[in-house]
Amino acid sequence: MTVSAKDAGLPAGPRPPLHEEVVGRIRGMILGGELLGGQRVPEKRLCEQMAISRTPLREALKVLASENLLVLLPNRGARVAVLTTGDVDEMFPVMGALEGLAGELACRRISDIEIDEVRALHYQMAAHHKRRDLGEYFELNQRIHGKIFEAAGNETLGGLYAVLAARIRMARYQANLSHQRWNQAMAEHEEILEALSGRDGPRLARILRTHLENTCESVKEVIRASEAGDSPVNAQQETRNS
Amino acid sequence: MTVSAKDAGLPAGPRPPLHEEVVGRIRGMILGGELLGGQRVPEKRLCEQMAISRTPLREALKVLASENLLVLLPNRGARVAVLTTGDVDEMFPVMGALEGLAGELACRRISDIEIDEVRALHYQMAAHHKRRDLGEYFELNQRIHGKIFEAAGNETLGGLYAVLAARIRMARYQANLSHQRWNQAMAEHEEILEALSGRDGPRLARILRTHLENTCESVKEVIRASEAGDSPVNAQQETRNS
DNA sequence: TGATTGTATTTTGAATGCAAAAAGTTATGA
DNA sequence: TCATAACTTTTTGCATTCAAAATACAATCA
Repeated sequence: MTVSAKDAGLPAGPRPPLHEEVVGRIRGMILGGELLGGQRVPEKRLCEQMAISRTPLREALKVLASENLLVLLPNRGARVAVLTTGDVDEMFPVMGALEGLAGELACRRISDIEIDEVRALHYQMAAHHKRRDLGEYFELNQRIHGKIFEAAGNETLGGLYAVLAARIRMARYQANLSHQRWNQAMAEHEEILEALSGRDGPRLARILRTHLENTCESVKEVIRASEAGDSPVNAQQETRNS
Repeated sequence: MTVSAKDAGLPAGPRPPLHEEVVGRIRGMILGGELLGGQRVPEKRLCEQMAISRTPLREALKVLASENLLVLLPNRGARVAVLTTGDVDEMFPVMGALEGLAGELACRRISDIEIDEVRALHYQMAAHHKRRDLGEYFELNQRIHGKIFEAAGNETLGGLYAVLAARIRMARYQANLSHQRWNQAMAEHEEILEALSGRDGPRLARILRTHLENTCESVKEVIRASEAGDSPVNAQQETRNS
């Protein structure tokens, strides 16, 4: 073997392309509410913030635009996409189809260990729900749905889901969940866990669909509020037209 | 009005970004069989071929990679993605879910005029089938499925479909359709038209699903053949590892 | 005052330049 | 002959540069 000793410790490998890391970071900023819907994304600022040149940044912007997280306006830069109720109306049936499929596939292939993992996440989530910790609740909620897709063992499906889920998550920062809806969602999750434990594919698909429809309504509610202008933190634009 | 006469004629508008055009062109080259699965895509050659610099080209490559049409290997360039039977096994259930949804939505919203358009395309396709013109048949086939998604009136759905359909279409150049399957597919299309004309959503969804399952099998057949090495035109790699 | 035109500044789109990594080639030695 | 090593060429990743477009600002005139 011709490898020298120094690179034996950490495989290190060829370090990942810069643009990929940038895609991840900006996506995180959008999903984390650091960049709000409608906001402009000036290249210069991000460049110095991340200490990189414009080339990899611009490559990242193109990718994020293809994921519909950004909108690129020719010669006038990028803006964080704004989610309308119309978008949500479109996205949820699609999510329903994807989740339904994921549920059925997952029930066929999930292992006992994986079910236990979901169960663990579920009870953690329930605990956060009880003490009204919305942030942690969301986090666990995402991870549970992610686990279901993981168990489905279909990367194509998982990839599409990830892109759609990211888009929907943008709505989170347009406003927050009502308490009533939150309780209902938690109850629905009880059923999700049951169906998964019993490996009842059709039932899981049905519940996921219902869960999603309800989520859809609540997200739209929230967007409608922010569109009406009575949003709390919401920037929603930065367009200085009037 | 302050506009001068010279730009009154053609709206012209701000010409679209270069990278977008490049994305379209390369995608066309892949879907058109000009670039085959596994082949390397050297930046330099494409640059001079399209008479552009590397910057917009590289932006385009990133986008195409996010669509899974290309695979980017750090420091060793881009390759056209290769479709395996495993990929197809993954993609078809997803397509099934998307087409099923599209069929149901389309049946709810399609206008009489649109049905007539589909019918027209259908009979054109049937004519090409009768005279065994596979290329034109494929073209029309795509347009019919595209019409159904268009009629569904859900851009999110349509976008995901377009990306998946493009990936699957790559298999076309790994080999061709068997005559038997071709006849069967045509018969299935008769049923598709019937269900759509009758606006029978559930039936359309069911037929689309069956149609797709059969297509899946035939595509896998074809890939298996090319993987076995007995493919006709197929390059499939250019990796010079023995 | 207010609208409009002309000018300076910023920001974007795309090309070029440069260093690092990979691939290819030749030379050397068992 | 084959394998390895040294060197050359090519290709890639990223920074920088330059031109065009858009924006911000100021001056002019009704």
